[in-house]
Amino acid sequence: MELVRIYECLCDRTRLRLLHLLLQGPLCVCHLQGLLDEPQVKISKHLAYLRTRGLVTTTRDGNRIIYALPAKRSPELAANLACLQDCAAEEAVFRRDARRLAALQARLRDSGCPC
Amino acid sequence: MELVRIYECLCDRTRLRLLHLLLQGPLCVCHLQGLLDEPQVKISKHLAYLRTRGLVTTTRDGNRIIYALPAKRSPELAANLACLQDCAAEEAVFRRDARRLAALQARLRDSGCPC
DNA sequence: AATCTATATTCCGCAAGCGGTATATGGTGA
DNA sequence: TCACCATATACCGCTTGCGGAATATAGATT
Repeated sequence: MELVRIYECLCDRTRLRLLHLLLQGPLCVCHLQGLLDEPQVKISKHLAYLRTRGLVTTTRDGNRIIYALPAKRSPELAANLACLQDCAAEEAVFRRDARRLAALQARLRDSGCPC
Repeated sequence: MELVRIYECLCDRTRLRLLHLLLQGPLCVCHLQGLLDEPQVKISKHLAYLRTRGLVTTTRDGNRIIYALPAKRSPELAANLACLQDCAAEEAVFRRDARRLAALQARLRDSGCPC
C-alpha cells in the first residue's frame, strides 16, 4: 500500500477516531455511531472511505455490518497504526472515545452481542 | 500540535518527499527543487503549506531561503517523522530522492554552499 | 407480505486543495 | 539605479472531500 494513501485516510478527525477505536477490536456501525455521537450517514461514509482503500474490512452478522482492521497489514500500515495508537493517548477526544468504548464493552460482556 | 493537522500535512506526495529530504538536514528551495525535479511554484507552495502549519522553519541566507524541520518537535510530530523515515525506505521514490541528496551533498561538500 | 432495523448510497452545495501562468518581492551585484 | 537571482504570491480552473437530507437496500421480525 502506498504511503500517501494511508495518510489520506488519516487526515480526517472522524476517520482517526474510527481507526483508533477499531485498534481495540471489531465493532459494528451502530456502536461506532454511538461512541462517536455523530450522524449515521457521516459514520457510514467515512467507513466506506476506509473500506474502499483497504484500511478496514467488513463482515456481516444478520443486520449488522462489523468493521475491523485487516488481519494482514502492510508494514507501513502497521507502523502508522501503532503510531496513531501512541499519539492518540495524548489527545482528549481519543481518550474520551476509549473510555466510552471500555464502558460499552463492560455493558456488553454478558449480552451475547456480536461485536 | 493536533494530530489531524500533522496528517493533513502528510497526505500529499510532494510534501512527503520534502519532509523526507529535510529529515536529513536543512536545504534551500533551489536544492529541493532540483532534487524533486518539480516546478518552482509547486515546491514553493507546498513548503509554504508546511511552514504555515509549523512543520518546517525558515531562515534566510542572502538570496536563499533555507528550510528545516523545527528544532523542538512535539511528541506526535517526532513520532510521525520517525515513522515516515522508516516507511519511506520501502518506497522507490523516496529511495531515489535520498540517493540524489547523497550525491548532491557529496558535490557540495567543499563548495562553501550555505545548505 | 408488510414492517422494522441497520446500513449504504445518491444528490446537493460548499470549502479546500492542487497545479499552472503570470506577476510580485526582496536581496545581490554590476 | 538597473538588471539579476531566488523565492513567494495572486489568480484561475479543476477535482476532491465533506456534511446533510432524502432515499435505497437487505436482512429480520411479525
